[in-house]
Amino acid sequence: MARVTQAQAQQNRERVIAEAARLFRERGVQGVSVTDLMAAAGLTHGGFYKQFTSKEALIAEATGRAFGELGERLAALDEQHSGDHPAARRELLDYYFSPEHRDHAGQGCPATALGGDMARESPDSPAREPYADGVRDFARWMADGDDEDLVAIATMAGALMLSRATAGTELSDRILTAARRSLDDRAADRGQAPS
Amino acid sequence: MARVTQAQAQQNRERVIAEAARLFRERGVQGVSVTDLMAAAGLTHGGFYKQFTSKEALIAEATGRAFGELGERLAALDEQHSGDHPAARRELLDYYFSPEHRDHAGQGCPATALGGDMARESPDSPAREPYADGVRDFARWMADGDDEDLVAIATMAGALMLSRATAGTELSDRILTAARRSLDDRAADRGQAPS
DNA sequence: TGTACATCAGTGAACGCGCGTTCACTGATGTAC
DNA sequence: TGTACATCAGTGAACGCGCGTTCACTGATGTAC
Repeated sequence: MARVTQAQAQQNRERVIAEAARLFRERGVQGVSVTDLMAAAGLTHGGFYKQFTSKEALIAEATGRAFGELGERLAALDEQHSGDHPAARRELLDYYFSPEHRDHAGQGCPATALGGDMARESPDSPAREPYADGVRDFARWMADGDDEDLVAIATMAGALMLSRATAGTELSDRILTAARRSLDDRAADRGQAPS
Repeated sequence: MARVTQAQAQQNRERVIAEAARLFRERGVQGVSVTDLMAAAGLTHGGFYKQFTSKEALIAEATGRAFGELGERLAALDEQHSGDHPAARRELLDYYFSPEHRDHAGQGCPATALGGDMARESPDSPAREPYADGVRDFARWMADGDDEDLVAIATMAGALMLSRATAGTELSDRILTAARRSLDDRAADRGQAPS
């Protein structure tokens, strides 16, 4: 159980990043220790600094990874709807405002799940760049790439955060349905048919 | 420097809660220690448990306090505009989407500043009730009391959170102005004149 | 292809530190007479 | 109003614990010949 192949080491590193991308969204960056992260990847904590220079550096990598997963998901939706972007967008919203999404932050939208943490990262934190890049890409996808729909992602992130913060109340569900209806209406106003 | 008057003790307690309401919004509940809180109120950490049963209990009190401050602010706006609620609402939005508000979470909207933390509080945390109550009241004020404007507070909270998380980029400012314009347009659609 | 040895990913103990909480103590306040 | 004493808010040292990070060590892997 000492040295492993380069390929295995690379796999281990990827697994740590993937677990971090999940756990940071689920419990917050302060809610997950280096020991937790390594254990989730099936390793012990001592080897962490052979792969990453610091926890902060991993936060940046995990942020990029989480937005990478989102990007793949969005691309897959476009493909499933063979280029009918409004339809892909509607399917995203079905998921976005679902209780399933609210209750599983670990696999969900990183803009929302990491937003509160990112707001408190130091101004020069290496995680800020992948976060801002991810938000820009997401806003562009919401507007079909020509423009950015910043209001849409603000409403989405806000509704999801508030519904998580009020989970267990009737209010939580009403926030999700109200936001969903609003985004449908906005789409209709722009001449796109809602679902 | 031992026993103080009952009035002084009550004042000290209030000061701890007020500092907690500020610091939790600014740095997050995990980013502020009991020692920090007591020091901010000019006390030493040992006396904390004479006033509060646990840090968790203080989180609940501070959450209630932060929303109480918001409620007073909203009432003051209505009064300043002598009952012209749309005008009061417009003035709130001027503040809400300002760089000033983005850069000073400690005095700002608790729904946004505490949202990420509240989403990760345990389901039976005593802070969840004052938080949900505060969100409901805020949504009602945004709709002039007859109804709840859940979409408005979702857009507001989401835009503020994203703009804080992307602070230092041009994107951060664009999120604020886009959200502001959107809420003006929605108000106009409802027959209220925007500023 | 086989041998000798340097490399280095991963282990587990240890580092200093700050956390939430407890506790013996202090001494002015509050109260009983 | 004055005296005697119990109360208890606040102090500061201490508790066990987990944090991020470091380090000596291991031994299979990778490489040079």
